[in-house]
Amino acid sequence: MQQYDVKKYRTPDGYTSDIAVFSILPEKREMFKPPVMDLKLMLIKRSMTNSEGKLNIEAGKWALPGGFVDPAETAFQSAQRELMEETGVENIHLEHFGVYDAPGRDPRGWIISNAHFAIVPEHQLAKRQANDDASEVELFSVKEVLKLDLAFDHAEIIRDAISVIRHKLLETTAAKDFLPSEFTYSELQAVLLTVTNDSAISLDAAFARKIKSLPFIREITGKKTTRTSKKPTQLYRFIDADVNTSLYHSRK
Amino acid sequence: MQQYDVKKYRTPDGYTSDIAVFSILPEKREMFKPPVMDLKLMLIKRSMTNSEGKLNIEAGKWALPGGFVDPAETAFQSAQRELMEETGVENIHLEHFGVYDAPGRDPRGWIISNAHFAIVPEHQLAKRQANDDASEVELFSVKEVLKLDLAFDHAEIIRDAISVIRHKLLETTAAKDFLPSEFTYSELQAVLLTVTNDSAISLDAAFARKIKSLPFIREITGKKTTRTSKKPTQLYRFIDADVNTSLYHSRK
DNA sequence: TAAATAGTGTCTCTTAGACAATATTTG
DNA sequence: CAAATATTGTCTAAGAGACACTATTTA
Repeated sequence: MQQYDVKKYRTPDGYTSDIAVFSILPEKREMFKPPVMDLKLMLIKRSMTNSEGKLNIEAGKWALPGGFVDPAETAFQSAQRELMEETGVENIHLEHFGVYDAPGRDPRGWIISNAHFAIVPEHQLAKRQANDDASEVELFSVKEVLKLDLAFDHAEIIRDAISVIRHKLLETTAAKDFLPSEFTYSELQAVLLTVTNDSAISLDAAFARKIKSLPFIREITGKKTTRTSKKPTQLYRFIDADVNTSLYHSRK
Repeated sequence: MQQYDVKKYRTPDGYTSDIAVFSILPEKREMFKPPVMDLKLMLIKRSMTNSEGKLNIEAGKWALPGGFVDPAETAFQSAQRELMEETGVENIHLEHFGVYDAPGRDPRGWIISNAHFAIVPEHQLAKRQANDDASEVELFSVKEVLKLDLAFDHAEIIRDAISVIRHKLLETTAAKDFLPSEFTYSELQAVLLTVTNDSAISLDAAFARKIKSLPFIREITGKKTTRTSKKPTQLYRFIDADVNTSLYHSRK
């Protein structure tokens, strides 16, 4: 880095952002029933031909949405912009999780991709169906998605993305972003059960009691709903609170 | 991404790796005393002139070690290589923690940097002093390092790196990489006290008891040392064990 | 009133944290 | 023996997990 001369170094052929857009949808939702949820990933199908009518690269395969970064923006801003263009949503939880730069990962040359994940709650997703243009877009269950024929190294990126979101759901308050601002214990439970089946979470009595002691969740005093059961259920909301995640401390 | 034409997109002018090399050194070490540790960051001083004798860019400023990524390697591999070249150490805990690509961050053009941190234990660092070539290399306490005149956007990268390592020390078993393979409770405690002053860690009796119940640390039965006290002290080692870091579970 | 989900009572066991007291060395 | 660090004893309070039981509503 001391002696820099542009000609000395080969430069990349492209700089891109990819986005793993996650949503959690109810597998079924009935009156007076707590939901059963499923974690979904949004993919697009690459068109067969490009704008010049030639066969497109990786045509017909499923891929993460994304695109080239503009020199006037960061990869993160590019991901925000592309997420907006693709799904019409803004102010969404978006996070960088990896760099994909293995030589040969893209047949077009030395192309570096920054991978991000986004959390789009169900109700924001309705908007997408409206904004949806010609390109084929579909939500796949994370249990199925890796069986698809995926473009480039997106199988690897998606595997990493799923692993990251599983951890984030349990180790941070990211579940917040899958839920409405006011939610019941069984709705939070349903979100968490997409990534764990531990008894502390799956046993209703245990979890209903635990939610009251979580430092980052507060009961909305006196406010109840009957959307998950005939008996009115207490509503909760996430609050900003710093959480102690140290391995060497007890949980407070 | 559908319609790709090389001429359509501007490409980056450079792709680099930077490395924040951390070590923890004893502030003082005496016979029969537990150590008092301090977290240090290794920086290099940029030379005044480049290989052609012209004034170097950001000359004379302190900077993270790093350099340009070769098209045949990943940024991570580049960081490994540069860490080896700079410090002579291999098989070190090295981790990617951020992408720095803000427009204008480097006056030479559109240059993207992947930031990594490395943990080099004290005894490996001795090797460095041997391998050390002409370039000026120094270790700075993280308490002081941000007061220096730093090159490029390295102040921002370093701020992030310090925050990341503080979290990693408490939220993962990264403390392992700062310690010899066999260590006493007070040695682990000294490492942790560089980033926290919570009573659960600073109180000797509490911590000496806690270390026995940590699922990722095991007592080395019957093995003791007198390097930290006159009374022989039990030795421990880290073991591979998966740790439950879920916010919704109790610690086991 | 039956059915379904929400929520409480209660028991047992474990653990954290505080701090006092004891143990084991060296010089 | 004094000094210093390591370690155990002991008390208190809180919390987890299990599971039985109660509460509240709709159809």
